Amino acid sequence: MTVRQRLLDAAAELIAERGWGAVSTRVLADRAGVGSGVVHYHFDSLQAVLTEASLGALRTAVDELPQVLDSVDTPADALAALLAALDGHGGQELFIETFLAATRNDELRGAVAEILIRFRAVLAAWLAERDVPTPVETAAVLAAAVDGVLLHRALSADLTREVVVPVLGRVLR
Amino acid sequence: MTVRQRLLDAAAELIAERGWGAVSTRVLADRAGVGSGVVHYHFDSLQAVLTEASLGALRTAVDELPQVLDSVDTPADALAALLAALDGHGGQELFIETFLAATRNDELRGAVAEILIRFRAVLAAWLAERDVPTPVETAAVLAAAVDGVLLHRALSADLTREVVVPVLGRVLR
DNA sequence: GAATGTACTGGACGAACGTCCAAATCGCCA
DNA sequence: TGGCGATTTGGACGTTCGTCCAGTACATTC
Repeated sequence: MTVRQRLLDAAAELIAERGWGAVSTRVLADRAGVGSGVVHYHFDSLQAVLTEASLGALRTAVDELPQVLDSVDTPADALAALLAALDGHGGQELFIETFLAATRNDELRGAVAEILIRFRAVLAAWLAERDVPTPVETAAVLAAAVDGVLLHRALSADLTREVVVPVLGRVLR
Repeated sequence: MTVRQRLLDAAAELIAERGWGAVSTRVLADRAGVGSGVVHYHFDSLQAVLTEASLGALRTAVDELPQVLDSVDTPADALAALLAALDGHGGQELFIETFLAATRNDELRGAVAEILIRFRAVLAAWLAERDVPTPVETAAVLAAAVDGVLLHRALSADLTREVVVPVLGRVLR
């Protein structure tokens, strides 16, 4: 793996671990196993690394969404698969941190909003095929609800799949 | 208002505006209109200000929840009131930032978890009175979903009450 | 083997950070 | 008025920050 990619992977890890505002050039270089100067050799700024890393993780997650959804049939299984898929990507904190950072950076906001639109579109198409009412609106709310569940789950371990799926499943009828 | 309270108010504002990790002693003192040294006269550390400010905002929101819920009758109105109430408290970003900070600080995590339990309990009691099935689980998921909606709404203005309430309302039947 | 260009190192730079503290200021009681 | 404790100030401290850059290492080309 190239040094550039190692930096991006390390950035995604550190955003989730420490928060967007607490990732520094030196810990980033350390985690990637390179000298501290290499960050500004491959990227214009620290913010550029964080932005590219977080957007890459989001895009990967959305790109994998169709095959995740198509591997299940029932809405309940889809919900469970959705939660598991987003949970797996280096911790839910990365997505939440990126959303929050996007509210404070116009360039990032536009990119995240675009990815979110694609996420909703894929989800809405799957819902429409299964005759869920108002698939577009349902997809938008469901995407938000799943993010909220991931956030709360970080603090409250009892928000398990067994609790979430039956309740959120009512949205899909 | 005391200087101490002005510092707490300024801290809540700045956490929402800049993020937990980007609030410094100097901008905090500036926003409160005091000298930079006064922060460590009233508080042990910068983290102590942020912690007390964010927990105070959370507790206030939960304390106001019963009267918010009791002022409406239908589940749809309750959802709308819930969204509006949490939205009003100096921006939804404060709550999300606090949740994320709590995942990285054990003392904060315990306090936030306790407040979340109270929030769920109040909501569950209201749901039980209206014969919503599995009120405890529904309250837990609904609290998470509302937080997620607030987060997504910051990036996507089309997640209006008119879209959210009908979809999330299906959870309450 | 010399030259060239890419990739990387480690340290320098000024700025901003959290924390602390001596001095200045305030309100209040003797 | 004088004195005292509580409050506030602005700056000092050592550290860490983002960024930059002279120098090194290495592969590739003549």
